[in-house]
Amino acid sequence: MSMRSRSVVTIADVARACGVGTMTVSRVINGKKHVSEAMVRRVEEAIARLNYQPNEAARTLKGRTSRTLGLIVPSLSDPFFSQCAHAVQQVAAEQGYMTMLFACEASHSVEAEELSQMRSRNIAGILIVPSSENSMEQLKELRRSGMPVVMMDRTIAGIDAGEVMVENLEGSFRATNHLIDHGHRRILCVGYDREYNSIGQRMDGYRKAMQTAGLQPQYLLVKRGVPVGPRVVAALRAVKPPTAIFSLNNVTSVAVLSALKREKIRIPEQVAMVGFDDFELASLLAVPLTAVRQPAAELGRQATRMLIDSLRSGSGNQQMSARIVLPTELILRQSCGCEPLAQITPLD
Amino acid sequence: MSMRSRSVVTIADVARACGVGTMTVSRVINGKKHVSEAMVRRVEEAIARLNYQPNEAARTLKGRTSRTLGLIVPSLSDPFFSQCAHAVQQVAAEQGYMTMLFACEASHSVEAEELSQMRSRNIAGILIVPSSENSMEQLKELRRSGMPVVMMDRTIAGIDAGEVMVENLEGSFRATNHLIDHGHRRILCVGYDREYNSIGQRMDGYRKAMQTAGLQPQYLLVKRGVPVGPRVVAALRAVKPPTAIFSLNNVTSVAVLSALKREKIRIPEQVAMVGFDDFELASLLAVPLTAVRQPAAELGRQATRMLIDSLRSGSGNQQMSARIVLPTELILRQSCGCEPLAQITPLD
DNA sequence: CAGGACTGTGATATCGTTCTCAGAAATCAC
DNA sequence: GTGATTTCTGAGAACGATATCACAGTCCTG
Repeated sequence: MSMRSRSVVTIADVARACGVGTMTVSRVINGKKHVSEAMVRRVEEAIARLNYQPNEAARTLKGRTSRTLGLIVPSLSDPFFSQCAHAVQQVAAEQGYMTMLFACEASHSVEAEELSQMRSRNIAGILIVPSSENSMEQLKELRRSGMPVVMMDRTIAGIDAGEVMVENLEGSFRATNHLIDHGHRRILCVGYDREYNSIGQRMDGYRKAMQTAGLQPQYLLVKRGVPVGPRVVAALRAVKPPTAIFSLNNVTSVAVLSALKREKIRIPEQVAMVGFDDFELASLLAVPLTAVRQPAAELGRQATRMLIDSLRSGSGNQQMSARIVLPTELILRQSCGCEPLAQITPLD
Repeated sequence: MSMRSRSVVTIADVARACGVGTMTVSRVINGKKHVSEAMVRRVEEAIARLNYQPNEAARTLKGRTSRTLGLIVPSLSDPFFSQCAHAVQQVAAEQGYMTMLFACEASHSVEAEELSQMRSRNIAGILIVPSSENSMEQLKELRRSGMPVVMMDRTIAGIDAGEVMVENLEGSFRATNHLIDHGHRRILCVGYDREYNSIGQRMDGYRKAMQTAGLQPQYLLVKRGVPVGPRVVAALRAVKPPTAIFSLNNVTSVAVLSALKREKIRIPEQVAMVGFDDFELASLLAVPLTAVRQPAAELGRQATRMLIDSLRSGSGNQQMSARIVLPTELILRQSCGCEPLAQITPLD
């Protein structure tokens, strides 16, 4: 009846086929010593012939590492995260690890749920772009129980985990200075209110540049979900409107561009603009956007290496305090009013 | 020494805490019958108090379903796939399934590797946007061994699996007709050469429209990796150049737009354009792109439901022959030369 | 050549859960 | 009241892999 026949080949089948014990086969699979050359070949031949694949659930249960990393990002639609995720998967695969990728879509409850799944799934280690301070408890607890964790792009205070960040402050500082150097005095900083610390760092960079130049910082911060476009338009209609906008991230940049287009406000003539976080299509927009480029792939790679290193070095709690900060790059395009320096890069 | 203390709570701990056997706890966890009301409460209280979480590896090993779906997409950077993946994860989570997401980045060997991992990981079922005919063997074999499979967006011949597709032919037919209706006679069809059947269907739709109008189809097909932009530019410099371009997908659309921009060829004045596959920023481009929108999220949702249904109905081999085809929508913007019908949608 | 160290191999216990079966108590049928 | 069913419960055997231990041999080393 049920075609659910146990057609799966087990280690015992292989052992039987070779006329040896299961331990010998196990040793061959794991590349351990104490197996004769001839035996290795014999077993490998049988494995290939029977198309045997070790049952991961059994291996995991027995206590060995699950060879699986958990990767939690806020969203997959943001190219920054998808690039990052791709890099993680690539490096992990090279090192023999699988990746379980989760997108919590900025939902705290989803993130908590996913984190709680991590333990029951015997995940070897966690790479996370934390969405909310709320998940702190879950993460702390996992960390306490010895789970290696590396935070990417953002950090949560009070968690002793690896960190791979970008130079948010420096990037914002440079971007803001660029606007100042081009004569702008009233620069509006637009973004989501301190959702996480990297946004705070970007705000700090902006503020530092403004104050250094003796200018008054000016913020338009909203909660995520509140339409920011109309607010910006309103700000531009005020007396003494800002002559430039510094957008704290990708999502707000697009929202602002969309609103400005709708209202037929010209960039950079009526208002100049620089955004934090570059994206592929930025150069093909109606007004190519000057933006701070983050090394998304590099961030993913470094974070994964850090995690795997700490996995390899036993339950290396000490190693986890590592911290890497990657540089950013200001990509000049037309939205800030100065001619682009570089040629348009072909997207082919 | 090693902080790797077995701090993990097992079902035996819970049982001991309640003074019952493990089977009783197991029954409570799985919501089975034959447990008294009072006992259920007692056990649930203990589970909560001890923060017990069942070990998935053990459950999986014992033969129960792993409650995990494998999702294989060609790439995460393509918004079509990331939207689709997101929808899959959402529906799966609602139904109590986890998702293992893999991006094979169009590499056949990676795809094969990932497929082979599926079995050893006791994946319950597979959702795949197949990249290559090469993976056919792997997939066929999995299918033979009773693994439920649903193919999304593309199909591979000779595999008896569920299919969720979009109306490629109809969408292309309509898009091409739109150009024809606006007076275009020489329309160039640009894309990657028949990589998979959905591209073939799009080409068929284009051809059907052209032939119906008594026009000569004209193709510019390259292999993935070959820069298509310069070829298009060259084609436009020929005598009797095409007056419109129909791009078979997202990636070629962007490549073409980029090349046209580089060469300062104006759209739609010098050449009109329609692309298959819409994307978020299409409306903010220098020339907002008219495109065939595919219901990416709906595709993911339907596919996931189909897979889970077949999982629930036992090893329902019959059910797997199901096939769903979703409609597309032509989004009119300026690149095709006619005014956009709709207002610009706010991106906030 | 005796004692130690290393190599090659297999029996057996074990990981945490669920399945099978069996027993005890309660309920029902007549 | 006796037998049959149903409810509630637990002991023990899996699931498939690996760690541990045990036991031959083999190779040194003095």
